[in-house]
Amino acid sequence: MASAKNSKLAKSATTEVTERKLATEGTELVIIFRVSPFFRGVLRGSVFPRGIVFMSSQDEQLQQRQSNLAELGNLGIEIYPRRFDRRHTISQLVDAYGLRSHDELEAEKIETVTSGRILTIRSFGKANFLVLSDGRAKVQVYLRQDSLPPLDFQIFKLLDFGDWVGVEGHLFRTKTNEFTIWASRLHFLAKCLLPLPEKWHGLTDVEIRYRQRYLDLSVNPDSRRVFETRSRIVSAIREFMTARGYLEVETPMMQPIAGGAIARPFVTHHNALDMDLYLRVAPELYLKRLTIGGLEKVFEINRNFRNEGISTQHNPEFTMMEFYEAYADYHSLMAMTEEMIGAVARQAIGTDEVTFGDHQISLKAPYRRRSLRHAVAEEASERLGRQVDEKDLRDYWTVVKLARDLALPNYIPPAPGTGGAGRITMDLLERLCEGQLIEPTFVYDFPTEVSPLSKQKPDDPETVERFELYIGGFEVANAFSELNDPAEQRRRFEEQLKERARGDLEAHQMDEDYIRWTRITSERSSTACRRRPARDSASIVSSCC
RNA sequence: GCGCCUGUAGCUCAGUGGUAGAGCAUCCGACUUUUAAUCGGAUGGCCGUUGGUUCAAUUCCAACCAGGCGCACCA
Repeated sequence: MASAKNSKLAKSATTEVTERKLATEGTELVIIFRVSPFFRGVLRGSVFPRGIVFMSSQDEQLQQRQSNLAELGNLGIEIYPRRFDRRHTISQLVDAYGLRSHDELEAEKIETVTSGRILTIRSFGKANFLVLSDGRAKVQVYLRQDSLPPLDFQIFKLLDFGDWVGVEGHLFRTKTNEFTIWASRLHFLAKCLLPLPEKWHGLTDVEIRYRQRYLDLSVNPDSRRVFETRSRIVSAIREFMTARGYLEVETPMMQPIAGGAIARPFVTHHNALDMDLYLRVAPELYLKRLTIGGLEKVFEINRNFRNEGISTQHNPEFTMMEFYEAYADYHSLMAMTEEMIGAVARQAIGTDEVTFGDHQISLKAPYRRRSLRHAVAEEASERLGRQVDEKDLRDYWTVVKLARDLALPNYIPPAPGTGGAGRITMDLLERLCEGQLIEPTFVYDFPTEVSPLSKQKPDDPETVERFELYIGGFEVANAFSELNDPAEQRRRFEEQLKERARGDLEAHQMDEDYIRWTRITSERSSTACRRRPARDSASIVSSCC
């Protein structure tokens, strides 16, 4: 509350201050200043002590709602009630009785006690309608002055859009056939002090929807469905893995070396140890250590952090599932992955036929399989109208020429010495093919150059046993047979170090500990597969969280 | 990092070289079955910030700030 002293200061500071008095409850007086530009600048510069009340229109709405709350208190009711026992949720009411006819409801006179947030108030003096929502379903409430205790009707008159209330009454249908609760009691549960987004346009600003989830959840039922679907997907993946003997583990998120993926990390600092640590870009190397130690099948569902671009497709902190299995190779992984995705879809949304954008996609196994070089050569041949051979993709200068012929917008191939044929082939996959891989497709056999932790094919050292799964034009999984030759692993890390030295901040760092463990286990074999439930699976069925 | 776009009432948006308008929201009044209820009245704006041109700028120009989109990076 503004003190008299502050008022004086304000007046002497500007000639344009106008005052308006707004009586609130009791004896308090709020002074609202409508201020000149100069005065506002003074406010910002904190010349005045705190306590000056500057009111915008939104503040006035807050004031109004606070005043209504105070009035409710004056009625002698508890304005922050502790408990409300419902007989039904609104969803339960709608599910159980929402299709009953007018006559059925009249005959049954079903009594209910329920609660929800007020979405609309339509007032006709002595007859009034509320629409309440529990976030999933809505129901209309009919409040007649002569059907309610006088106190409850007074409560009604102090309600605002967004408040939470409890209602007792029986179910019926109005003249216009709307499923409605005829209220015999109205209970105040909680005040909404700030106005919710307006009802007609609703909350459509994507920016606000993501930054203020509570608002989105309050007014957009689809927002809740995304959360529910995501939760079911994660549960289904967990059940699928556990049922097959995989052990769920959690490995370090703060790592001295951010390894396991080609990505730029976030840096943080541990005070007691006085050392910088990286937020992990992948759990890979730690999961692999567990496999090496003898846990033959492990998985982890958790966050990873990548210090890169942000968009609807890229979240700096995203969830992914990663699993490792001894004695298996990447062919076993393809079979398991296609089985898992179909099973998870059936369990989470009840079908493995999904609509994604303009496409109908079947998630039922088996999925299409294409080697990477085959996929690129095929697409390039089609675009250029001439035969491109897979072996053209193994020579730097040939593939550079190919990339130039394709005239890809904004694409500059890496200069000699900063990336070879393998790197460019990967780029071509992403730019030529990725968006067209709508039907679930395994793209397999990757260039060794871009896969520092994968095992080479027995007859082809330029190629590793690795695949990526694409669905709906997005990469949803990446997997490979693990490299377990310590000498070769050291050579690969050294290659990565050279790339770092050339300025590639994403190239892998040397991880001596990892090599040491590889030595211990050089007679074993393991396999990694990754997929990302948070973004990709959710995006198959709806959108991301 | 580069390019494009936007900034006017709480929200969604009109508009003009002579300091502003609508609908919704809010407040007051009427109304005992409404569906964005309706009707009558009222409140609410440094027209993003700073500077320039001008007798006069919310409007024209410039810079800046904030936000968005696209590209690049990336999953």
